[in-house]
Amino acid sequence: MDAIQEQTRDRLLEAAGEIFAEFGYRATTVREICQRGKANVAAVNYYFGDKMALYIATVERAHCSGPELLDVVWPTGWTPQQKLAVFIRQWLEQQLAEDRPTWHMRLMLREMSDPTDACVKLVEAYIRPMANTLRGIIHELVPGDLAEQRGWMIGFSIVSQCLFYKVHRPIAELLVGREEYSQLNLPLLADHITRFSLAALGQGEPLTASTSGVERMT
Amino acid sequence: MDAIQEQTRDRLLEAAGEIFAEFGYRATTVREICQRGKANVAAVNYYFGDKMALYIATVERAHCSGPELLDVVWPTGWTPQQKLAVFIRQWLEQQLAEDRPTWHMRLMLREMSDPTDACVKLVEAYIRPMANTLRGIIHELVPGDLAEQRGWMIGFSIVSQCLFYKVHRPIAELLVGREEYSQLNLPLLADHITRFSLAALGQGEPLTASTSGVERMT
DNA sequence: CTTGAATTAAAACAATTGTTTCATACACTT
DNA sequence: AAGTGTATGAAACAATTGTTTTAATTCAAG
Repeated sequence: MDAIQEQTRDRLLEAAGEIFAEFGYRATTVREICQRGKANVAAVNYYFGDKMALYIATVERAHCSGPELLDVVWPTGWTPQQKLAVFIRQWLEQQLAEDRPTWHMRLMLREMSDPTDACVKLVEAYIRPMANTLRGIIHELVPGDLAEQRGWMIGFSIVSQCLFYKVHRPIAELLVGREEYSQLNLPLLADHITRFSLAALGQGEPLTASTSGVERMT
Repeated sequence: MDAIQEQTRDRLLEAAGEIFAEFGYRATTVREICQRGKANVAAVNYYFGDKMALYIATVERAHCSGPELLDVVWPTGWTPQQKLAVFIRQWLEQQLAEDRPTWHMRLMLREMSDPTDACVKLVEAYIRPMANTLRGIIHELVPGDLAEQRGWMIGFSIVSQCLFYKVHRPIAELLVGREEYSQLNLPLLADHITRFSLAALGQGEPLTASTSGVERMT
């Protein structure tokens, strides 16, 4: 039956995703994947051909179960400020989710800083839609000519802040100290990044206005 | 003489730095290092013991020839706005320098997102001083209580923007398009990040004030 | 029950890895 | 010039890598 063949194929795919996301392509062995996937060493080549094909399949699977930021249709009446707040918060939630299949985002981030052959596909299917969503928000936030001139840089300024807490988490934790870093929870980070970015664009009070905006957001 | 033994040792160290920085620890082979360093395969173990010791030595060498942002003594009379502008620009310059031994920064960044045993040393000797410099600037820019509460996050918001253009350059280039991305040169980026961050902190005009600040800076 | 294709398992494959061994070449001291 | 200790070179080491081969097993259809 298909139920059984698909079973080990899926187990392999899931195991590969976790390990690839954690150690990267070259640092993971097919033996380790097969061990976690409870399959024989030959299973990888049987189902996928070779290791790289398995990796590509893993990346594709990762952005198939993609996030909700891809093609957002915003409720009518929302201000761009609200949209940006939701965008940032959802990005962070997906990035910092501890419990769920967290390896999707990890694998994507790894591909983003150390691209392989799967990179181009990933950009078109996953990243560009998200970029378009963000660019739409930015177009609402700032005058048209500025958005044309600096739209990309403004977008990068926003997402880079989000990416930081996942990509450079080890260093940030070492720098701040473990217990103090643990206080930088998701709502606090989302609030900070949102207000920092809005203030930079002249929308919203600058950070010096010491409203402890966390409670305001949640 | 020492001149000769030190010679191949240094050649090895330099070659290792370049390759480690480009491909990471596990993905680089000692044979490749020795080939570029024009030494025998046994040279690595002869001079350093094993591969990991060579890697550690490489990281230490990287942050020995560290940047000028470590312990800055600012000229008297400088405003914190000026200091931040210089800080950001120097960071970007060191990051995006094409010609010079660019692998120092690359190796550091790699260690920052994929830490190995050398990570702790790197943070204390290299990153923490830079963080302190930035935190000093932030303390001048914003009120004391806010700097205490959100000092780390503000700092992360600033450096994350700088890091982005190095760490995620491949994706950014794919997203923007090669020719358009090439227009994002160093002065433009430095200007944008500086004004974005200053505006976020209520110091300086927000980005919507469409002064094409590039010429103003250079 | 038999047949036959699909899946799994075990073993071996060649290639590459980090590391070690040992012989040679070299430089410097006596 | 002989001897000594260091640096280099070529070869081989054992271990691990991705991949292939071949046999055993499974399981539904005839």
